[in-house]
Amino acid sequence: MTHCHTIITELRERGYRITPQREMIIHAIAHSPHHITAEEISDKLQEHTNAINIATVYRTLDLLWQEGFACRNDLSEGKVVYATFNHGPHIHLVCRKCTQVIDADIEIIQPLRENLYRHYHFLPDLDHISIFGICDRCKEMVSP
Amino acid sequence: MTHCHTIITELRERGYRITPQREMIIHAIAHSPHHITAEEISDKLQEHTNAINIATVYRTLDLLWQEGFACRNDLSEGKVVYATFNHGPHIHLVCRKCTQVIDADIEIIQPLRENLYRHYHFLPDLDHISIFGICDRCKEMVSP
DNA sequence: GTATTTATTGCAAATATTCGCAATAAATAC
DNA sequence: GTATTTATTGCGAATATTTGCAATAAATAC
Repeated sequence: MTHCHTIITELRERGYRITPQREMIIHAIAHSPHHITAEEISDKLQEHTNAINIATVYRTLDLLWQEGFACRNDLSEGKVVYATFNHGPHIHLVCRKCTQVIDADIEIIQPLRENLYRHYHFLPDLDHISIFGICDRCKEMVSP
Repeated sequence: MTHCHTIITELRERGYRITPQREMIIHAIAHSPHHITAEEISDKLQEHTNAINIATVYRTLDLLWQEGFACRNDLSEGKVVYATFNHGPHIHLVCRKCTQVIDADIEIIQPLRENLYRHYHFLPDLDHISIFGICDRCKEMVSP
């Protein structure tokens, strides 16, 4: 069973209706090799079929995020990017000076995951989290 | 010396020009008891003086964030909120189902800070970070 | 298969945020 | 103090995202 079908089946079980629009959007995001914007999904679908309204794309991406099937990241590019958890988890370290993105190993954040659950009974979405800050190079330039 | 003046002096030292607009915006955010949106700052300033353009507010907030004087948080309220580091640091645990925000102790994230610096020479902005996830109550409702 | 219920879509309008560019004004040198 | 330089502002337009509402269609019961 493909990743798409897992998501679709699970959504149906949770009481959501599966429309052709949702199927196409899920297919597009699940098969995208990179994080992708709502606009890019809309464009991609326009090639194959009659257009899906951009509001529907936003609403479906929000649904996937709310239900835990997609991550949603602000990488300081002026728009939000989405991805399913198809690809291996990792952390995005985003430099707020040069906007460079460093991918960090997920292991580094596992203790936080456990502690947030232990102390606050909170299940954090840490698998594709973005953390802003200052990278090595920009750090040098900041100090006078 | 007030928090405002520290920021203003430091900005000037870094080569930025201090305009009345910037002073007023810095005053507004530094004296706000809560996180605040660009719109709220704009409204607040409109009461006292002739209006400051909303684009200027956004640009100044971005500057404060870039220079490390303010944090910028998406708390899933449809708009971004800003704050200076006047108030004590803490973590926002934002439930993506019910949008409730739990404030967590900053201590819980200190080891991550050290590890990111040690392994990636990255100085993360963790003092007012938002982490999305599922709260205790919503977790119960998700499982069938 | 048809009828019923109500979640989902498309559309257009509202809101949030960014950007290009000419006019203004802060900092600097004199 | 005035002149010079150029960062910053205001404006209007562009872009990104959300929302209200009537029309459509998925799921369910028959």
